[in-house]
Amino acid sequence: MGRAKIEIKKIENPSARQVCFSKRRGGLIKKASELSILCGSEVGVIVFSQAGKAFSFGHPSIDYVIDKTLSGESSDSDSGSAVTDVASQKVQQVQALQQQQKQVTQLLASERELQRRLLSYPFWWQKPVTNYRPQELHYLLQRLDGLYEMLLSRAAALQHGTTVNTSVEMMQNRLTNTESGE
Amino acid sequence: MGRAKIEIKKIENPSARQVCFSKRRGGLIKKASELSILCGSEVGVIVFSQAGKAFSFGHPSIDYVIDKTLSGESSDSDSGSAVTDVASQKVQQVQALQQQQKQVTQLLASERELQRRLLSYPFWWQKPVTNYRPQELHYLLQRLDGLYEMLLSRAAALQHGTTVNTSVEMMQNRLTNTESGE
DNA sequence: GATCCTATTTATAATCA
DNA sequence: TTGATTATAAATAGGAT
Repeated sequence: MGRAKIEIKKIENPSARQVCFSKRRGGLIKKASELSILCGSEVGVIVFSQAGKAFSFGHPSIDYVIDKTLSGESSDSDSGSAVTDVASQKVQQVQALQQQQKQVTQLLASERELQRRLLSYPFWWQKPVTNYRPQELHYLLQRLDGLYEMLLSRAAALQHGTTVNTSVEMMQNRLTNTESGE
Repeated sequence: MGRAKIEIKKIENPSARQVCFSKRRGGLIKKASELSILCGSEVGVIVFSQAGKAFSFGHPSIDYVIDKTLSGESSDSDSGSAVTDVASQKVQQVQALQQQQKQVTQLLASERELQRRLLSYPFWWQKPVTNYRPQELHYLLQRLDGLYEMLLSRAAALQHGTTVNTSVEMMQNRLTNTESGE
């Protein structure tokens, strides 16, 4: 798309590379914006310059897109469903594991949200607590408490030997029995 | 860029919108890929279809870009450092909290990595465990075990009343004393 | 839903300001 | 460096499969 056709490979000349970066970054974000508007879809773009500066675009927001990605929506719930006999026996185990994953992921999302909130105030910790509105502090503390409560209950469940451990153990047994084959 | 010029506004016709989404999604990701190659820069793109399915591109990986974004590079480590007296007393507390945050965040990152790994095999859980190479299973199990061990020790530390709780309590006290303001 | 086909619109490489 | 200019390469709207 220029006077001359170019190969898609790293531009060696640093200054030419910088110019290209700047132009294409703008183009990429414009495209992302158009896609989100035309199709009403959720889109996130993040670009880091060589200097480490971040540029981003997000609809409805970059945070929203990141969180949704981390919560792992993906996988269509059906398609090649010709499950073998052995496989079907494993489904429940794995689903239990997936459930675990999801729970921990949610915990993480919660934590991340708090962290973001904290980071959104540069040097917030250098200010006396009294500078914050009580509601703001309440919010932060509640998030923190909730997080640790979740960690506690999660750990307690594990100590009492739940399906999690069972699943893991079963998989480990299976693994041992199969160890010999490649 | 087509037979006719179009306005950048939401496409009302659902099927036309779907077609546009599919085409532009591909274009956007191609552009992102080119940018990362041409300029050797770190780029991440995530798009959700209306059906909730996620499409992404990342260099060196989408996880890398997301993690880098969440770690929030920005803020220079010093600037307005005229800390008040009360504030300086709070610094240690808050720093302890930040440490906590960091630990939990690392835990999350670990979890996320495992989850991604699992999701990278479509319907992996529908296959008999024996279809996987022992090393692969070992890897997954180790990740899982590590995660829960971290959760356990974290919870144990909390139950024994550590600086975490202390910090929280101190902040809560401070909060109570300030409740009347604002 | 993806893919193939153009006619057009856009993005942008090279150049100059 | 940061912006225009402009000739060309690319992306893509509309339509058909």
